[in-house]
Amino acid sequence: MAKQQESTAKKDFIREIVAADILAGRHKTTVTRFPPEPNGYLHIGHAKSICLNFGIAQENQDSGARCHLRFDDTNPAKEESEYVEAIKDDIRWLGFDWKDHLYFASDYFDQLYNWALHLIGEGKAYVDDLSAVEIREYRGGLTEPGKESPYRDRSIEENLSLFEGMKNGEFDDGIKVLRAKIDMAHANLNMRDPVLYRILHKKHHRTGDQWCIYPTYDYAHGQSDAIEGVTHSLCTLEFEHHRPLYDWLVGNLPVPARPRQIEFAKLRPTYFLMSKRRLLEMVNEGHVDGWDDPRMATLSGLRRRGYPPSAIRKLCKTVGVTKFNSVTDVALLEHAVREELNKTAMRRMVVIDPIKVTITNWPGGDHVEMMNAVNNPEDTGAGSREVALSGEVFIERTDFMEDPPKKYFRLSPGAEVRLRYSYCIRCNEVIKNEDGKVIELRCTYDPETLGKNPPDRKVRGAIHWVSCREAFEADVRLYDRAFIVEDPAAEDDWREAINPHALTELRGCKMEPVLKDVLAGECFQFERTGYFCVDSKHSAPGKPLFNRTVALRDSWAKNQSK
RNA sequence: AACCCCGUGGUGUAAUUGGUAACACAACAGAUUUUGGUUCUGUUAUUCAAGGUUCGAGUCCUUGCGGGGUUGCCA
Repeated sequence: MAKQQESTAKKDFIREIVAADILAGRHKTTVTRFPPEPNGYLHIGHAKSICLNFGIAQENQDSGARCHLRFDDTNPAKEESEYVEAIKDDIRWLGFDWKDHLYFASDYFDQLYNWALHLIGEGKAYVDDLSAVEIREYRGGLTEPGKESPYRDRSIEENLSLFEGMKNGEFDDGIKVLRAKIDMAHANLNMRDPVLYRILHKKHHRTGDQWCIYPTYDYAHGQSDAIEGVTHSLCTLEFEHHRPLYDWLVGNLPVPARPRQIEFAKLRPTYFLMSKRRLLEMVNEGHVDGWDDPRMATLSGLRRRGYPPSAIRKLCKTVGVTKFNSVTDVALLEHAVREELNKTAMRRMVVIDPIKVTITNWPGGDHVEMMNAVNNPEDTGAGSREVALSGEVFIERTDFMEDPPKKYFRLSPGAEVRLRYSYCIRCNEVIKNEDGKVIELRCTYDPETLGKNPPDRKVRGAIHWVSCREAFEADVRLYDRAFIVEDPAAEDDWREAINPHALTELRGCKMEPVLKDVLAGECFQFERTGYFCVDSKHSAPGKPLFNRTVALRDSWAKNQSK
């Protein structure tokens, strides 16, 4: 059933192309790839590409489809192996598996080099002595054609020997490059004799000092796809102008297959900074607590924040795949997160900012009653638990108002409210300190209201509470969106758009004692407050730190702020 | 005033490929509720513009307008 729905589901334009190719028998099987550069952490934008590439492979596994994980490690100046493992972890966490199809572009350096020789032999590539600035000048502009390099017509033999010299380390960085010989007047700047190889005397994270020339992205990518038998090479819109070059290269080289590049629009959620460079700045300048800070758009940050991978997959499904340069409202993400967590998170009572309530007619100071609390109303299999109630409890400061507005259902002098899963209480007396701050409420409870409503009156509010004596204290971090503007990248300085309230640290919040023994990463709903997850970085056994993933919808607060 | 891509409610996506413009989110209103949560019901609101082809156009054609991308030895 589910499978049928999957297959009859609306296909995006890429899946339509894949389906048509399968129908036409154009390839033996479908092969996609996810090609991260190991120079940083994956972020939510990458999730879209991961879901697309691995998703297509999954959906077509009956016909042998697969998705490769290939690290695009052609620039040793920026890449490090520490990122490789982090990227793998993130992909697995998102729920995808490359099986034994793990590759590196650097695996193909020999083949790529030989193909460069082939291009030179065909008179389709040459060694250029122009400097980087000269190459730029010669390239021309958007409206002017370029000029041919004076080195463009070197003989094949000279090119061959020069290129070998480059490989053998006879030249310093930047002295020479290998260029394709295409057309300096082409309307597409990428076709004006693009650079294929540059000299870089840098240690590579996998090949060490074996090479001092490295292929550019343009030269490496399509050929790597061809080597692996990739049929559909899916990338983002900014590579559109590179497609003619991609096609030129696989068309002019004796590659074993003809992959096809198709571009789609990136995922751009509001209130997030997405570029690797900016993310790096946030970390290096100390605006956040590392790459996995819960305010970051990185997958590791979202994970630490408590966003379930299924919610991220759901978001990717919702936004679809098109060529339209869209902006995705974070509300879509937050909705997906709440939807998932509502179904799965255990409910617990936690008082973030307490006021003490003394129940004056409670029978005896030591008297304790165990209240039965449902673990998750959305999941009957989740069972229930016992929560201790005594004569002294904490309630939320925001659940009491001395002078309440109309339709305030919580506690106020003379008013009655239900302690969730327990009795109704009425507030008789408000005790303040000399500053006028409320420090205690003296209430009476109605013993006839356990599990039933009083027959003669309506008690509309139900508030959460924690028994003072049984309370377990732990710290909580309230996270909010990291920026105050929808598109921080559009600001002159994104730093000025940082949300100063994106993190509120609270100490010693009052919790149900069962919250003492929890596992890193576990998610809960603190009733009436929000979804929280156990921080994986700063928690210790018996001493958890809770991160707020997302607040519960709050139509009362929304109404009040109007 | 170059070239390429893209324009469907506030946001994102769909429309059996030329046949009544729909779904999700958001917003708003109401119902239910021992979470002001969840759930349920309803409301507002859409084909960038102008021409053309056609019995019929979101879909095809032309022009215009708007948005994005492109001048790395980054990917």
